[in-house]
Formats: sequence, structure tokens, C-alpha cells
Amino acid sequence: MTKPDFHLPHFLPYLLNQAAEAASHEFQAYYRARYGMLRTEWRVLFHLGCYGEMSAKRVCELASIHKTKVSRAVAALEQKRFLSRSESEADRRVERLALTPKGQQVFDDLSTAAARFEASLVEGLPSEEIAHLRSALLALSGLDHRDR
Amino acid sequence: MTKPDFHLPHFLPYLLNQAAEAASHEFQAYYRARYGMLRTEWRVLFHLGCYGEMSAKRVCELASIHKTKVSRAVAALEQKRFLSRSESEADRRVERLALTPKGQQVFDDLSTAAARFEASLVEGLPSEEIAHLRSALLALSGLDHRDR
DNA sequence: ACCAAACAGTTCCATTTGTAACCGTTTTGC
DNA sequence: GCAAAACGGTTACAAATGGAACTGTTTGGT
Repeated sequence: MTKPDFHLPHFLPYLLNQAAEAASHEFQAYYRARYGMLRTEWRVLFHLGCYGEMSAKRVCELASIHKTKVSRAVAALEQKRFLSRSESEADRRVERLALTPKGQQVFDDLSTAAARFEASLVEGLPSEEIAHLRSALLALSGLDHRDR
Repeated sequence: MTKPDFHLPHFLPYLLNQAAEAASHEFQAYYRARYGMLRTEWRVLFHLGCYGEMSAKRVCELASIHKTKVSRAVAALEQKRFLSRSESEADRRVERLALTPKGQQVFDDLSTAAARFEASLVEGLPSEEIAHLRSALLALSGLDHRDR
């Protein structure tokens, strides 16, 4: 009665999702407990931390997150005093987002923790495999040729 | 300004998540449009389709999904007449879940579609890379040694 | 110069989710 | 054999999400 020619744990979207969830679990616990942050919040924070100031729109594009989600994450980060907004001179629709010094500190802490978690994740796997994994994931995600 | 020693698109949890989202996008559109199903619903359906009858608890364990989510997905699938529940003889707390013939048909259609999407996903990548990718993901997800 | 369309970002509402408390059943310790 | 704890599953309530409609600004066509 089972369909022997389809096996769930081999289905890439499923497998990817399980791996993604398992991989982010520890890190999630960290930023939640320590800063009360949500997923979208740390992502926005990291975009600003890694790439410097940018607009909410740009975050949406880079991270493929819906604009309402980003809007709320930005509001939450502003309330925590992790980022500040300033109207763009050239176009008053646009808000330039930048980390505050406090936000920078948080980013420094979180990115250190992230590196630590990542290291524990890949420990045991040969570094060549990791490189393969990364490039395959990059290709699947479309992150490689989608930075407009 | 920026922290040059941490780069977001190299961070595995992030990369995994982006890849997972991108990979499941097309399939999601398919089962949503065609059967009005949610993520958890197709997962439950596929567990029953691939492994045969089981309890809700077992689905929770296999798929690492919270029991309330599964409970609601089961209710939705029952309402669509895709599965039927029956009380276990041995333990009246447990419900044995099984696909109805209609549910089987839906599973057949969806698993065929899933295989098609997967094929289009990996097209272009050498099949040896795919095998590596799968095993790495399996290791990361913990799906390999977690089937109790 | 003007009006319509496009845009960045926010708000509103319905749907989905997570946490905790709950119900009935089975197991455990004494 | 009986109370208490553990269990499978559901419900209730608060929080998060997604889509559509909104505000204010800029652009483009005429």
C-alpha cells in the first residue's frame, strides 16, 4: 500500500528544510534568549552588520523577505535601539537604516556566536565536503546570481 | 563599519534556509493551488503515503513537527477526506491514521509532481554532487540516526 | 505643468503558528 | 488496587505571518 518509488527523506526540499531547521536551532535559542530577537530581526541586523547601511527594500531583495516582515523587524530593532533610521536626501520615500553602536555590539556578539555554532555544526565533516555543500546550496538558493 | 570576517551568505543556517525556501517554492505553489494544502498537511500526507498507517505521535517524531501542528493538519486532511482515523484497540489514546483511496490518489499525484520538481531542481548538477549533497544534508538534519 | 502609474514603507485584517492548559487513558509506585 | 505521574491528542489564547489596501513621494507621458 505504500508507494515504494518515492521516499520522503530523499526529497530535496524536505531534506533541505529538515537540515535548515536543525542547523538553526541552537543559534535561534541563543539570540532569542539573549536579545529577545526574532528570525527576521537577526537577519536584518546581520545585513546591516555585514554590508553596512542600506534601505529596507534592499534587505528585502537580498534576503528574499516580504516587505511587511522587514518593516516590522526594523521597527522592533529600532525600539531596542539596535538601529536608527534616517530619511534619504535624494528620495524621501527611502529610509537609510544603520546600526547604532549598541546594535554593532550586538552584531559582534551574535556573529561570533554564529561562527561558533557553525564550527560545531561542521565539525567532523571534511572541509572539502563543506565547500562542496556550500556551493551546491548557493546554486540552489539562487543567491549567487541574484544581487541586483 | 562592516565586520569583514563574517559573511552572511557563507553562514550555513542562513544558506540552508535560503536554499530550502527556494527549493520548496514551486512545489508549494503546486499543492496549494491544486489541493489548498498547507506545508504540514502535505508532510503528514507523505508520511502516511510513504510509510503507511501510523499515529500522530509517530509523525511528530519522524518529521520533528510539534503535536499541535500535526493535530491541526490531521483535522484538515480528514475534513478533505484524504485520511481516516481509527481508535487503536490496544491503547485508546492512540489514533491510527490511514490514507483514504482519495488521499492515496492525491499522494500519487503529489509525489509524481514532487519527483518532477526535484528533477528540474537538480538538472545541470552532476549526479555525484547531488549524492554528496544529500548525504551531507542527512548528516546535518540528524535524520539518519533518529528514527526511534 | 499635470495627472496617472510606480514606488518605499506602513497598517489592517484574516490566517497560521506556538505555548500552555486541558481531557481522557494508561502506566507506575506503593 | 489506588492515587499520582505520564501519555496521546485537542483546545484556547496570544503572537507572528501574508496579502491587500493604504500614505506619501517620485517618475513618466503628454
